[in-house]
Amino acid sequence: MTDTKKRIIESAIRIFNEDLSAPLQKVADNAEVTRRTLHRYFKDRNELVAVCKQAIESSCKKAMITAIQSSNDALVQLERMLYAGIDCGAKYSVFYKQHQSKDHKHTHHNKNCADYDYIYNQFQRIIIELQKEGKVNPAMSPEWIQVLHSGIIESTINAREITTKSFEEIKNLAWTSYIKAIAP
Amino acid sequence: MTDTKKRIIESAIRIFNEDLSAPLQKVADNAEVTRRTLHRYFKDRNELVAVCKQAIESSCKKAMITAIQSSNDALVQLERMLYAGIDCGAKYSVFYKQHQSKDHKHTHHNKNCADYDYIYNQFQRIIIELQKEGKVNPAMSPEWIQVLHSGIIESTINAREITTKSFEEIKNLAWTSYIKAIAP
DNA sequence: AACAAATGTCACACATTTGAGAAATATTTC
DNA sequence: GAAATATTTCTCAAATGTGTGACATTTGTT
Repeated sequence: MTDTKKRIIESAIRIFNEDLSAPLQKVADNAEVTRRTLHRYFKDRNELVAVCKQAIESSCKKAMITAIQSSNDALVQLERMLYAGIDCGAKYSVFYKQHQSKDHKHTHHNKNCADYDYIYNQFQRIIIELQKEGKVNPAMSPEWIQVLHSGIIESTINAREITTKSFEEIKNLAWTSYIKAIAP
Repeated sequence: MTDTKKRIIESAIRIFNEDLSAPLQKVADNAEVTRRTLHRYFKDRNELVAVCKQAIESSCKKAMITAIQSSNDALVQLERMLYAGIDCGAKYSVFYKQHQSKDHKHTHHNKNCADYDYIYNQFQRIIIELQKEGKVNPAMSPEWIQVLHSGIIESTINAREITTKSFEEIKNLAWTSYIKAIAP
């Protein structure tokens, strides 16, 4: 993939994330290309949106799966999944919403959904394991912990924009808050 | 204010919240009126957006200030501020973002900003007081706790859409998680 | 039933956005 | 530095969105 194409996709994700109907001119401006160039890479708006979704899908999935497979210790896995989500930034919330939204037809046949299910199941397994080990409050359902997880990620991304703290510091705050929130 | 006007504003907040450039037809559809009716109540798009912002401002502000003034106990104040945010739903995040965003020119002369400052200062005061009382981790800055606060609110709103739990149950989960996250 | 107010239908002018062709210009590659 | 490739500029037509006037229909009130 060319550099320009990547830049356009990154810009599109940024722009569409906060305004799905934003004019393509805005995306082009952000990517520092002309609208004409944008149209040479993408047949039309729909194609661009689809490519963005796919890009989000694959980059988040990759980061999440890497996090899960990086350790056998459930606590470490959870921590790395949090950091992976934070590193994906705005993409993570889109990714998460894509599979949660009501109009999304979820099916295991779809490769994307199958991968999402894998990640989701692993997340559940991690939580249940930590509950057994007495490290996570058994009164909290994995469902709640999952929405909390994504809420903490959003907080961290917001914090990054408004505070003067270093990224590492904020990440640590995030993990500390999270693990204490779900502790027994 | 007529019922129709209110309904249009509510719909506009919902729609614009996730897509600021959405066509007015979408807002009209959501409010179950024709675009013509929408235009009878609002001169143009700008006016509708402005009214939405104002509606968000005043309803969130009111809820927050009520929460603060409902008790003298800092812990109770914090808890009620959380619930107030949750009850405001999607409006809360818009309200919060409105005053955080970079292009927002914040000035104390603006009545809205002055009220926001009041709420923000009260929040800070509450946190510092709780830190003195040993109920909140002194290593966590009020800034971080504030982004966490809004993250928990977002989580709760998401949780409401996907779980079968009652609203009260989710709110309790939210408060439990929150207070434990920031405990010393 | 008569009436007023609110809403809907249709038509229209106008503005913005979209997508693409053709030629000029810039950039990379050999 | 010539050829190949990528990008910009300018142009334009089609599609979509916006705001409004004239009039029909519905709804609620007396």
